[in-house]
Amino acid sequence: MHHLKGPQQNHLLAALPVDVNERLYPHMEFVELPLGKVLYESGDTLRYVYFPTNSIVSLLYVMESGASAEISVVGKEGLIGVALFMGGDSTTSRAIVQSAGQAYRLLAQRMKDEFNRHGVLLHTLLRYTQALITQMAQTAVCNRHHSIDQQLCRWLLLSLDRLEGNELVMTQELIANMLGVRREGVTDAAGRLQRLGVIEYHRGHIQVLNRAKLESLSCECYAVVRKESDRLLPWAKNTAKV
Amino acid sequence: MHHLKGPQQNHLLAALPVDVNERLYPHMEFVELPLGKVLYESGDTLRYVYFPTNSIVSLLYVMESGASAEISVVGKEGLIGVALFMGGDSTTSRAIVQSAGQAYRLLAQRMKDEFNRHGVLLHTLLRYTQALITQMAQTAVCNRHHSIDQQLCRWLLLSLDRLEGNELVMTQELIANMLGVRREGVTDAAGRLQRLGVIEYHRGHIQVLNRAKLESLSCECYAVVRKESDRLLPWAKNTAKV
DNA sequence: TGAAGTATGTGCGGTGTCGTACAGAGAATT
DNA sequence: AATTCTCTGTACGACACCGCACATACTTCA
Repeated sequence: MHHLKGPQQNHLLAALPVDVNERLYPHMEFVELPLGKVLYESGDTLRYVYFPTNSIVSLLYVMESGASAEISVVGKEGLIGVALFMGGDSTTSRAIVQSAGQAYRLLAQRMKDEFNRHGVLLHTLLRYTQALITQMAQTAVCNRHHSIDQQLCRWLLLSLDRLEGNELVMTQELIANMLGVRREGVTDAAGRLQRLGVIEYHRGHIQVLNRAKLESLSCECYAVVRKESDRLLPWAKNTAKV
Repeated sequence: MHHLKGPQQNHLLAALPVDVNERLYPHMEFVELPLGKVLYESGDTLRYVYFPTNSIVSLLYVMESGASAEISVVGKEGLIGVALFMGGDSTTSRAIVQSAGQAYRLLAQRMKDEFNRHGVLLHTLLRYTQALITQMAQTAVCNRHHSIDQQLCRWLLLSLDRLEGNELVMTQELIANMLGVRREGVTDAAGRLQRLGVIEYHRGHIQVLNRAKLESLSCECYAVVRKESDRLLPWAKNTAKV
């Protein structure tokens, strides 16, 4: 009974046509998810994808300090383990049961088999998408926990990785819009970085003089995003500059 | 010359095999991206996917108040317009050029053609992934701009949408971990909601008494996520309760 | 019944960011 | 050369949230 009607309680599974259902359902396993259970840890290779029915799972990022921030919530509308079909096999977040209940799960390999017939373009784009998702998640974490000074460092580094030289053409006003803070806050932070000899700026032009120092002043968020991008997009390793 | 070597400056395109290149490159268009140019607005149907070479594009969410927060940055490692192959055709964010430069673009329909041979499972999962991405992006925005009170409302609503009744089994300590704030902050906020008659709680059990009021006290983030989920996952419309 | 553990309430000083206002200095325009 | 505009620097009170300490009340279990 579970194997026919049960999985349909998950809206995602219910939306699939019968032929897909017939391929997948025989391999689905019914599981109880107790409160607090960790489905996967940051960095773990995913062993299953989970389709919740009446349970809720949180995706959260745990910082080096131990502080954490929820990135998103998943219930019967979705699944846990997008990294699997994205092609990354793991994420930088932890999945933890927020509300006890039931779910169905599918072995990782089964899921991957469904995708492996598809083309290279698909897989390439999906891997990139996962890198993008990591960046978004880390932005959320950073907004919650880090100072403007740290966020400015992160932001400068992310931009630098995408440019040729060491100069950014960007006013403090615009940076403030990006970070979602006051322009004056950026002025303060940038002033401090300049006094430390890390950057030098003048009316919309920012030169990075000491990239190593900039990295050390940044929060962990830059390194997390960078490392994950290098992992997921090995063909695009942005060589560090200076 | 541009049509053969140029696009390869984008790492994503460079990573694709020759047969895909041969299909795509003839349709690629070289474009200049001046600083501040808006590639698409929130809600716009995407007309192109952009592959930056030496330009940088920011994805940012603009709030009703006009305040904004950058969700992520895209350069030559990626592309602008993941919503297109995700199946959503539009996003809740704006894409704006952060650093002037060049890019190659491809008509939306060309991109979709590449994917339309693939199965329903794929499309379903990708649409869900886009909904998840929206939630992450909104979490980032919310962390930047809204009070604990507002965030608690958003969080309660997101959880409620995934449960049957009106009761949440959840301590304030755990909610604090999810939101990335102090437990005392949640106690204060929850106390205020209780005094307003919106919720009632007792040692790990939270009853929502007035959902409409809860929605009005929440920031726009809940509605944005909810609306976008309904749009992307029409099969999963979580009927509002109470 | 008593003790230990868990969940919530409250107070207080510290600090990071905000909102606002205004000043100065370089660039662009006339 | 004078004016206007843009970008950056500085100051100050307000406030939200933090870290910490401790009190209270309910629950569990010996």
